[in-house]
Amino acid sequence: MKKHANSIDVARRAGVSQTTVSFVLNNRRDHAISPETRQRVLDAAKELRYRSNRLSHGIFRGRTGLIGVIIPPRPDDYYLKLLVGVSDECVRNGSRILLTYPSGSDSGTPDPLQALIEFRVDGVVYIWEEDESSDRVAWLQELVEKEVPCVIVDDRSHADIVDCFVSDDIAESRAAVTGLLKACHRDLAHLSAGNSVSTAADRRQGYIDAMVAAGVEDVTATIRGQSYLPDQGARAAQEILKMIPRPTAIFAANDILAAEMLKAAQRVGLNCPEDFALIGYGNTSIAKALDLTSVDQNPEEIGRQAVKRLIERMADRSLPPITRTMKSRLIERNSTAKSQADRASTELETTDAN
Amino acid sequence: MKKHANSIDVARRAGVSQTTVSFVLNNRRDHAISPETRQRVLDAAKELRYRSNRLSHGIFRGRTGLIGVIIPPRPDDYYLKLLVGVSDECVRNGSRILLTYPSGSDSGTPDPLQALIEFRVDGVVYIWEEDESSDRVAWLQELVEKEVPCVIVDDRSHADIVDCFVSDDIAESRAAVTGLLKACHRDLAHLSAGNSVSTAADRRQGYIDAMVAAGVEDVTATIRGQSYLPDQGARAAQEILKMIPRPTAIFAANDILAAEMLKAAQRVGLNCPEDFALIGYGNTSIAKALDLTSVDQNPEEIGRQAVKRLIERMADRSLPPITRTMKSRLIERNSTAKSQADRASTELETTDAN
DNA sequence: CTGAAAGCGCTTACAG
DNA sequence: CTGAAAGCGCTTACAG
Repeated sequence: MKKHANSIDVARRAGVSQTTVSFVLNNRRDHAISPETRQRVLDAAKELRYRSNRLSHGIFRGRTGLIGVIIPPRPDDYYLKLLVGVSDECVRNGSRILLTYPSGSDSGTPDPLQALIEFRVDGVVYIWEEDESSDRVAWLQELVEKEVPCVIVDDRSHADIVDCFVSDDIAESRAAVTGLLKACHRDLAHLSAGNSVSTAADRRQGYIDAMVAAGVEDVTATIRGQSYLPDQGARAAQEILKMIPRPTAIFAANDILAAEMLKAAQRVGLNCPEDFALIGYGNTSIAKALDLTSVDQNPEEIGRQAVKRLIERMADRSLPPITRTMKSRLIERNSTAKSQADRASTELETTDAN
Repeated sequence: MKKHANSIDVARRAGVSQTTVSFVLNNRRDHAISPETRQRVLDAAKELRYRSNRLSHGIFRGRTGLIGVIIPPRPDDYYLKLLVGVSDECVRNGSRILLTYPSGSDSGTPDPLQALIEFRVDGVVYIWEEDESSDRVAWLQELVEKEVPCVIVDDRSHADIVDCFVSDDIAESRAAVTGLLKACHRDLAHLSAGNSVSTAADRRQGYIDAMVAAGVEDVTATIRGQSYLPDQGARAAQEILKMIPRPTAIFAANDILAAEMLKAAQRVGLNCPEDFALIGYGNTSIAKALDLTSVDQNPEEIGRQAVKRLIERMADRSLPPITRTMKSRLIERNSTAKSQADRASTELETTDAN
């Protein structure tokens, strides 16, 4: 038995031509087909469990129904949610995801781009991350040259040539920190990831903006940390605990760093939210597990919107590149739950001297 | 300008036939090609930035280089790691991942299987999860019927028809619990997910085995919980805290449940590891964030091995189905760190009466 | 050592 | 209302 029936098999069985089969199965209006013929074809297809071969279809139509996704290999559930959003919107468009991880030319493995181009993907969702190698930029250029529609997620440094989707990290960080200030916190600190990635830099900037707006001097003295890596974060967290006066509220650049902050604090007998408020970023499963207030970037929606734009671009390649800054929002949990009234009264007492 | 050069373009440029181009580019030994011709073809290909069209290639060869992956849409980093392993091994084999999420026929969207078959994937990695709908089983049957090589991950209830890869949940749970018993814990409890999924049932079984082996009577009285859902887990955790005597060690069916256990305990002023030991499952980012001892299933390796087997099966479809139980291992962290000596001495005192 | 021709499974003008 | 034929970009016997 042949593995798959083809359109000729269906045609033979229905007693019609391959052409007719194609018209019926693709619902072509061009040439009307008599209802009986139509039904015969449909029956034959069902009997033979016929499934159109999308490779052949793709070759001819010049549209494969494959969307390439380049995704960082890091186990962060942000990416998993992003993928779900991307897939959702792809399926709605009759497409499917060809998933690839970046792996440099150095590693001896073929780069993801080669695969994406060889499979003639209709478009690419490029999820950016910090990376020393310059391969990424070269890949991007090849995509642009080959005129493969492309949208970048999580970076906007190439906004001049492709569509970019980023979160409103600066604004949302500023808002979160402003919230801490409004809740009468005086001594804040930021557990940062430095400039390792644009998201880290943006979150740091938001923190600085809010602090400056509140009239705080020498803001940078309240910032520690250069990387998202847990070990480095743990060290920076310890430094924060040694600040004088000790911060009563800490804004971390992501949930992993917030978790390190919490661990470091517990080790010296400090608890959250009793002794300090803490805000993380990403609203990952870690935030839920720790009952941690965190910024949710709504990655599913980012994924959906990115694909939506990609599809627009596939239809009209001449569209000018746009950058969209997606709205995040703060999810409040126990780590910032110490009642404002409590603190306000304490503050009043201690500020009586003023 | 044409979007992609094809093999005819290359042939023309190199002044040879399409056949020769094909032979050179596929490194065929059948017909030796003169070094000069060879070089001319290679040069022409490079100049035109030629990338073979894998769709055409796939049609003819009957091998597309596409591996279908069906994955649950849940944001658990276990899946992300599994995917990395799967991709790794695929790339090593010159294949790429076609990623799909299950979404029932009810939802109006085409089922993933249709896509996988239409794209003529060479094989399928089917990552199982609990699901009320019977679609999954129907899909599996269609795969088997169409003779699409398939391996299931995380379930072994179809071991008679396809290859299955599961973790050694029973054994590893038993070992973890035995470890708690050896550390002189007397009053244990299990925060379970009931029989909602086979993994949950297996972990529960491992707990029971260890307890029975230690001579504990009425083990089921020390088990609470029916689901991996956080809310239900939180309730079950509260029940565990009300047990008399209060457990000094708790084995949770996964990290999310362990986190709920921790939150519930903290709410009543109990701390880990001072007041009780806690073990989770999955070694997710949650375990790292909480400094939680947890069982690592090594999902990357599971993914790699599953694909390895799939490739064997692609080469020889008559292989009998096998089930492989992959080795996990306990990662010890702070949640079980209370020194054994401490407890041992306490235990000796309190058990003097015996 | 190299090429002309047939074919993979599909779609699409075109003709009847 | 329907079909024969050419074509998408590739590979593979086969012939020279």
